[in-house]
Amino acid sequence: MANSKLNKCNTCKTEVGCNNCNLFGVLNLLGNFLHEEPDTVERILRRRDPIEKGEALFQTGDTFKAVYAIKSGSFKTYSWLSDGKEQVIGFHFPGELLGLDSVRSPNYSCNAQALEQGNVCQLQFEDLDLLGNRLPQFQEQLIQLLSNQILMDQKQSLVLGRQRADERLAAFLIDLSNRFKGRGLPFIEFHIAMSRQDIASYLGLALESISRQFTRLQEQGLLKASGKLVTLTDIPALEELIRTEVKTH
Amino acid sequence: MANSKLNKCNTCKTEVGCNNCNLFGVLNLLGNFLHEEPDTVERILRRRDPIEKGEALFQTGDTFKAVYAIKSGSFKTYSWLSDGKEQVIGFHFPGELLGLDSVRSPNYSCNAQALEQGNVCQLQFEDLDLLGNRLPQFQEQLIQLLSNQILMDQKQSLVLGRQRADERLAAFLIDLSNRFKGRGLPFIEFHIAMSRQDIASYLGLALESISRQFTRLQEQGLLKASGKLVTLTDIPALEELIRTEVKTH
DNA sequence: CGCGCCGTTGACCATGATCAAGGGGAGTGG
DNA sequence: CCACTCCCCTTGATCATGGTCAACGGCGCG
Repeated sequence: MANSKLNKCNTCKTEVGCNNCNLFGVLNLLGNFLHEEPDTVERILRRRDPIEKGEALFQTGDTFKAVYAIKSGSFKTYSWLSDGKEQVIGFHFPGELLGLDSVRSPNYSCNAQALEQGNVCQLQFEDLDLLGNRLPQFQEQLIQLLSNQILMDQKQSLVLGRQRADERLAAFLIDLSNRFKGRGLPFIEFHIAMSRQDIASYLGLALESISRQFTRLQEQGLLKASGKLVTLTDIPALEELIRTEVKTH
Repeated sequence: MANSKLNKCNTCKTEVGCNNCNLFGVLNLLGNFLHEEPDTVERILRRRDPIEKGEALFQTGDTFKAVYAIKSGSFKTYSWLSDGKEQVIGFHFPGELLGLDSVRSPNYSCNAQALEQGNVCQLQFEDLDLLGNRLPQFQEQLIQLLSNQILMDQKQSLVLGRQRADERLAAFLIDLSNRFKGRGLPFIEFHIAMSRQDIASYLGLALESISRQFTRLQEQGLLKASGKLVTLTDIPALEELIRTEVKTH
């Protein structure tokens, strides 16, 4: 129990190194400029003070200034719906980027909020654009990142359009697990910082359904869930559950 | 009736001009090169022979070569699911681009099929990359297009996650109407080339549900649907139906 | 003219939303 | 240190939506 307290926040206590970050390529590029123009690089990329739980990194309508790379902690992005409820767009973990979908918009298109304390690096876009013409490779990387995002969003549409509640939750957990694995974070037993309500919104279900499905998957022996601590005890079975997959052919 | 036969295919008979096309910006850029290097431009952008109904423009796994701009006709993009069914990803109309989501992938990530006879322009990417370094503005436009695509995909996730069947169909039709309107095509009464099954797959519903909802919206006087000819008789009411909208704030 | 595909409609059923009640854990104040 | 409170989660009961199965009609094509 005391142990579980210590273990809390695999995403929060563990910090990913820069070589595990989606900005890595950009950083390499910037590295080339470090000797020539250290001030410019300094202006473009800087580490922010820790973000507290519940704090907003940016909000819908704020003028777009920067993309954030998450060093530690986890975040959710969401919009407000006209009925007053919030719609969760995504969850974001160490090594991943925030605000990418607002690149080339005047304003951020959603809100980004910390689900637990975390650290981020800020990639200032105003100043990056100054380098723009000298950084076609940077644009290239941006294109790569955006294009990955599109494929991920389309995958999410598939989940929302075709899968049943248990399949959605399984897909969600497997997705988390894979992303953690890719960054060298614990991917079998981990703490999820988001509430059931957040998961429900993200998966297009009611929060009660999320709760029930956690129970059911646990009964089937596929996972163990006690509050925010999740253990995937049978990953192959969970993957099997997500039958409606796209054929990569 | 003979009339209706003539009217068939608003998207097929009407051809959008180049200034109504998403490639317009690119074309302008290319224009600058026309005098200096006409051959290069020739290689990059060329018009293809008419695509017949049912014909595939590209298929999952084909090596990515080009993005297509639709001059006339309509297309669907889809993937094959592991259960053997097809999943429609989107519908595409004159002035819009096809294959954008595979930019920077080695292969196309989905299939693109003509829903009726159509014409396309082909933007050869291999050759464009030769201009790449001299065309940061082209990359800039690509970024803009990709970033729009992301916002559209996220909007679609919202539809699939939160809306009921009638709202989904209304959202679908309003979306079509708006896109037609933006290109100067008829947007109140128009022919839809896709089957009910295609719409169902796209909207994450059963085809019977699509049929029922068409009937129901017709009973409510919001539209008239006889087969593939659709008339939106009460657009404000259809828009009202899509209550679950994101607040742009 | 007949076949087949597409769309429509009806009946029934499964999934998940909604409403309602209750439990547990963390933080706060006495 | 304990009790209280609030929030989050769980569980149960009921109901609505939409999926599934089945039959049928119409249009186009061979």
